[in-house]
Order: sequence, then structure tokens, then C-alpha cells
Amino acid sequence: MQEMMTTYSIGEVAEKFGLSLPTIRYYDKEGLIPNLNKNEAGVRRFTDDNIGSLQMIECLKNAGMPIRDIKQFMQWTLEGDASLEKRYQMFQELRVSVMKQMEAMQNTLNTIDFKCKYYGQAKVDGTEKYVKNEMHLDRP
Amino acid sequence: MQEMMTTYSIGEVAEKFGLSLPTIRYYDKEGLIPNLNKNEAGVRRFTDDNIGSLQMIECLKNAGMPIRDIKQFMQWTLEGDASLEKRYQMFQELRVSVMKQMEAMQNTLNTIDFKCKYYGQAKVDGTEKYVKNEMHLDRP
DNA sequence: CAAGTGCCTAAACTTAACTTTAGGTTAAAG
DNA sequence: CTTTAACCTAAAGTTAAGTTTAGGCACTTG
Repeated sequence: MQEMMTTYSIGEVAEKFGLSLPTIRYYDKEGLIPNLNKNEAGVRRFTDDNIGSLQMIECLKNAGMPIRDIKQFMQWTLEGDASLEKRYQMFQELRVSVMKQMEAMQNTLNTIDFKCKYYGQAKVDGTEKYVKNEMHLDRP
Repeated sequence: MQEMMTTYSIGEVAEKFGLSLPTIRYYDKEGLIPNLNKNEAGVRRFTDDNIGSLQMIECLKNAGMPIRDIKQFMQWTLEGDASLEKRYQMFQELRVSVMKQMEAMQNTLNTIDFKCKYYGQAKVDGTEKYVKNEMHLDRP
């Protein structure tokens, strides 16, 4: 007798990832979840592999990658070893892109930190005018 | 006789910030650039103060703040000291939000780093199958 | 003075990433 | 046996953040 693979419903997956049902269906329709199957009644059943795809989708979305490119990547995974070089390239470029974003984000945070101090002092003074003159020289 | 304040044309500003002319006009129309004036001919002239607003806009955009909220902030600056508390609050919340984004981005980068190594090895092997079995236990 | 350059407006259009709507099936619960 | 819950599809609608289009000034360069 054969082992039965555990699968999840779209509702469980939505819960797990904090995504809406239509969003997951949309990802499926766009081809972002390779090998996602439906049961006899036409209902989606998510395997651990499909969950893995969704984890990767979340990662790539977070890296600022558009759906179109995520789809491309997922199609490459279906091509197997022939697309290894492309996928490697993709992650190399993504790595650089994300590092740049982190750098920009750090600068942004520095400016925001400065503004927090600035407005903190302004609140104490009850006005911006003193802090404006004192702090505008060492602005990050 | 009075000093003449240096100002910049929209073209110069676009160049400086790497923004398109329509984008800058759009920001102006949306009220994101307080006190931006036009000359007798109806042509925008940007003061250092306006440039400062654009710098802040870039910072806030980078922090993921929507145009609507950036506009709100700019309107607050026009209200003067009465809005100090609101602006302070805004930057405090923004600080938390950006720190969370940085954390998420760091996790994303870790996953991408892992994938770079993964595909680097897979390329050496010429196939994914070995690395798949060896590396999937210590995935970040 | 004709042609090019840089600016202007208003309004329509675009794109990405979803969301909403409308109508339908299936399976368990009362 | 009917109501309720959880799922389905296709198609239309939404929102943000611009971009494009069309037509029009004003200055200056050959």
C-alpha cells in the first residue's frame, strides 16, 4: 500500500502565509506555483513542494522582484538542470540589488533617526526655530 | 540692493535627482513641494528649500511611504510648530517600520546568499540533484 | 524671421498587483 | 433535504504612481 502525501487547502495556506485566497489563486493562474494540482472536484491541494514555492515567492517579492520575473524563475525550475546557469545568474544579480537596497535603506534610516532627534528636541523647545539653526549643519 | 537667491529650473532638478520632468510636476501638483514658485512666465523656479523638500520626498519614498502620506507631512510643515507632535510621531513610527523592513531584507538576503551557494555548487556538479540532498537541511 | 529648445497645462492612458463581483459546485451538519 | 462553509471560475474593477499626448508659450540662435 502507498503512503499518502500530506497536502493543504488554499485556506490553510492563506492562513499560513497571511495572503488572501484570491492572491494565491492569482499566483497560481500566473504560473508562480509549479505542479500545483487539484483533486477530482477541481479543488487545489498544496504539497510541501508547493509551500516551498510560496516561500520562495515571498522571498523574491521581498527582494523587489516583479511577478513576471518570479514566474520566469519558476518556469526555469521546471526546465531542470538546463537552466542552472540562468538561475545562478539571477540570484547573483538579485544579491547585488538587495545589497544596494539595504544600503539605501540604511541611509534612509539614518536620516529618519536624525529627524527623530530633531523633532524630539523641537518638542522640548516647543518650537522648531532653535533646533533648525543648531542641527542643520550636521545633518546626515 | 537685495541679494538674488539662486534657483534651479525643473530640468536641472530632474537631472540632479534622476527624476523625470512629469514626475516632478506630478509631485508639485500633489502638493509635495511646499512654496514652489513660478516666475512671471509661469515657469517653476526651485529654491534650496524646494530642493530640500525633494530630498525629504526621496527619503520618505525610500522608506516605503505613499505619496498621500508624504503630502500630509508636507502640509504639516506648513502648519508650523502646531504640528510638531504629529511630525515627531510620524518619524517614530516610520523608524520602527523601516527597521522592520531592514530585518526582513536581511532575511531575504540570507536566503539569496544560500541560493547563490546552492546554485554555485549545482553548476559545478552540473546538476541540482546532489546539492539538493546535501544542502536542504541547513537552509536558512 | 524661422527653427529649435525648454518650459507649461489638462486630460487621457498605462502598468502592476491585486480585489471584487457574480454565479456555481461539493460536502458536511442540523 | 436544506442550509452553511469552503472551495471554484471568469471577468470586471481598483489603486498607486507615474507616463503620454496634444497643444501652446517664450527665448535665442542661424
